[in-house]
Amino acid sequence: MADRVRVRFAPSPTGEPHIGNIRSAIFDWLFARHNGGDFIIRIEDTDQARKVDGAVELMLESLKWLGLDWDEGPDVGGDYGPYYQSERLVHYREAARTLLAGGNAYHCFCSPERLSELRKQQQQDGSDVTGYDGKCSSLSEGEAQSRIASGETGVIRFRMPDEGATVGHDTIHGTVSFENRLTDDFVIIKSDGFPTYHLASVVDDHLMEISHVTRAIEWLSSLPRHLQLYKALDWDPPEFAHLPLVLATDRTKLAKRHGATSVLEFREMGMLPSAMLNYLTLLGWSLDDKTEIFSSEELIEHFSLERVSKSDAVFDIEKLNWMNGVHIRDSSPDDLANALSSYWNQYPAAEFLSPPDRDFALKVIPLVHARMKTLTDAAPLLPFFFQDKIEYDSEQLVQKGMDLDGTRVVLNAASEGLTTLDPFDTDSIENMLRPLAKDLDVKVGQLLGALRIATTGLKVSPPIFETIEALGREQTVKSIQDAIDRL
RNA sequence: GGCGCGUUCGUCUAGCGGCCUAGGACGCCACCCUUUCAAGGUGGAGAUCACGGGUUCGAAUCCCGUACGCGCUACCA
Repeated sequence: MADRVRVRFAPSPTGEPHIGNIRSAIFDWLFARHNGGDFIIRIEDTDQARKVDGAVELMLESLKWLGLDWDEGPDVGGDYGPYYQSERLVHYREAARTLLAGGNAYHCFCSPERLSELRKQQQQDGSDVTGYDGKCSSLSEGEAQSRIASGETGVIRFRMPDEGATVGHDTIHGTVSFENRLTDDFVIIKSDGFPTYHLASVVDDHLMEISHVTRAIEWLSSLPRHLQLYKALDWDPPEFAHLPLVLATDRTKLAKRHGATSVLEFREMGMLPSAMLNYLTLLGWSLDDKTEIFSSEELIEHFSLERVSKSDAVFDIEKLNWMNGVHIRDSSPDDLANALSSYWNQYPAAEFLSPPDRDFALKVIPLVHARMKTLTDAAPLLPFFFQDKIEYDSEQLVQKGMDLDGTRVVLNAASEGLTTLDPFDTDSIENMLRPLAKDLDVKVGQLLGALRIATTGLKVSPPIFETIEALGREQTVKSIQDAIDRL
């Protein structure tokens, strides 16, 4: 087997793509791309009962949004397909036959009732050995076949060694060792003919020539099973890396009740895919003691499994918000305009009559660029662009330390100045207005404050010179005249 | 119960025996900048490195134990 790096992301289609799963996918992808290897998606749908329609599509859409691409998978196919485990049953049966023939597996006809009775008994006894007791272990294959022929159904179990220890290696955790006597003869083929995760993943990882298996930490306890399976099948095991979990603030597993848990929800919240990728990667991985803003190219360049942390991490939306703001500020006006207009198109903002186009986005970016943490933050900063008549209480026009007449004078002067100003851009607006305040003997803040209310209706608005330019001469003067009328 | 994994500021983390009276970041506070708000800049509060024993001239770093958390102990993944 070539030592090409091939990693797989193997979600089971049981619901919405969870942040934790996605983070695993990100690590897989980064590792594959860093090593110039293959990134493969395989759907683990061996549990027919828990299957959810549409889950696969949602999963793929999430990955695509984040900018991950895959070389083989359910939608694109590949040389090692099919990529749905439910379509690979022949391979698992073949492996089971091999195991049966080699005496490494046996048929078991114990009823679920006996099994649960057994469990109960073991619990009562406080025995350290739990799990299946090996009752059917000595059944001969001939006997088993005749029971099957007579209509009995059962499962196939793997014969774990009773003695010694299984020692494995994990890239993140180092050497791990397990006593064999504590692991029971686990089921590899269920009575419905489907394989369990243990068999299916081992068979597929081998057949698909997966070089590195990365998966959540909860699988670490199953490592001895998998290692013994590889051994019995006479296959070389891949390298393993068990990843830490993503937790909620209360240190429990991130769940629906904690708020947003799927990437698509974060897209709706106005997160940039690059920020999401950056943040999720840093949740469990670090380069050094200071670098934390990475582009996806930089992540690929630096990522390594060795630097993944051993302990679970709490998902902190505050830090994500900050990081998203950084990515927004790092975006070019062009890229941001694309992001904003398509965001507004997909998730219409209440402030706008209809989704603004890209030109509008480009025009207002100077006003909002440094003021956003998420894409949702832009629209509330800009409602005045879509109001026929700017909305505000007229007494707000009168700034602190000013009176009605003074305000009128100031507004009139500004209106006149703006009517003839040429060119009508931020610099000349500023160069006209500042001296004007001085001439009128009012504070700059008083003049601009009055103009701010008149043109935007907001006490807190984007910078006023830029705003006036974006609004344009006509609308600005109209709003100021309207303000004078309302005084 | 047994087994496995984990444990550094509230949070994400750096640290792989002396550079640590523990560094960075988010958040928080203050100040500066300033047309409001942001952004930016500067500074501050915040961790007896879970606890207890060792080893060593020297330990956040190595070893042992304890506690706590999580996982496995399914014909779920």
